[in-house]
Amino acid sequence: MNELQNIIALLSREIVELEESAKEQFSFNELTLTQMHYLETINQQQNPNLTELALEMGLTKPSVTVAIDKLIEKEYVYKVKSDEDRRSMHLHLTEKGKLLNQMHDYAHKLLAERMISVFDDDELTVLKQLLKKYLNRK
Amino acid sequence: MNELQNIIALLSREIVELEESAKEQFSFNELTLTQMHYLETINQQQNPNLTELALEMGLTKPSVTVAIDKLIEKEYVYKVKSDEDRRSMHLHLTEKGKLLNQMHDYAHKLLAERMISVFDDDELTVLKQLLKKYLNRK
DNA sequence: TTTTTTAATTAGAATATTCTAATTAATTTT
DNA sequence: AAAATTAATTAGAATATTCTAATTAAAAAA
Repeated sequence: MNELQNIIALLSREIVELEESAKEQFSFNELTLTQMHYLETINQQQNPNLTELALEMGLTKPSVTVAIDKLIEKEYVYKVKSDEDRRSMHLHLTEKGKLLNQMHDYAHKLLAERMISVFDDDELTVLKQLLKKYLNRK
Repeated sequence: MNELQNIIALLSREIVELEESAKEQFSFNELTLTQMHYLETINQQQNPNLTELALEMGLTKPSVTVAIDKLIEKEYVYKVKSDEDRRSMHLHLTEKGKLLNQMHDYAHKLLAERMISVFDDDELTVLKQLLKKYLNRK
């Protein structure tokens, strides 16, 4: 197999494991995998309305309404009626819901610390340069 | 924020996106998120028995029995009675189930190709060296 | 301004996911 | 060998997840 691809596979696995252990650190155990998926999508979409969320997740609007009601009940999400269109409800994460981002940050911080402990300053500089070049491509 | 941590966050997001688009390429749409999670865990655990899978996933054995029965029905998984302990059933992915790995491979291959298109040979060599050093630490 | 469309919700049903309690069958301990 | 333990399953119930169809309310089109 392509060596680079193999390296990526190992790194990818490590990231997934760190994310999973971060999930345990934070109190997201009370949520199902599906509910986590709703939170992740709301987070990525930046306050979508219900129709946008349903479209993005490939589900019907009634399904999303019901699922969101549960997340509102659990205080991870709240709705805000749009001013431009009073029919539309925008979805926001509560402070509790925003812990999702702190959870991700924690996983990334752990990986960063591991790298810092493995590399010397020059190596870190080179690694950062290369990865930045990659991320800023196009 | 720590620059390295930020780079990791962006890279992590890219990997997640590539994995998600790979999932669409392969025919894993007929599975729920939860069912995918079962397959992923069986894959990681390398043919666990039912008790091991239940323990790893933090679920009860009856729950896992029922869930696995559905995945067997859909032909993603099969059971093999252990020779050492005839009570124990080891779980294996079928060929169809193993597409899961090809799906991951596909995502990793896409990322590798993107990197190859961004970096020249020297940069690739350095990047691979650094990441290998990281992965072989400890 | 009446009609049509659109965003969200409610109602009700089907399937999925999980649990506890009880059962079956094989292994281990006494 | 009998008793206790263990792996898996079955039965039955509770909750979660999703759908279609119908409803409400607001916006857009005629």
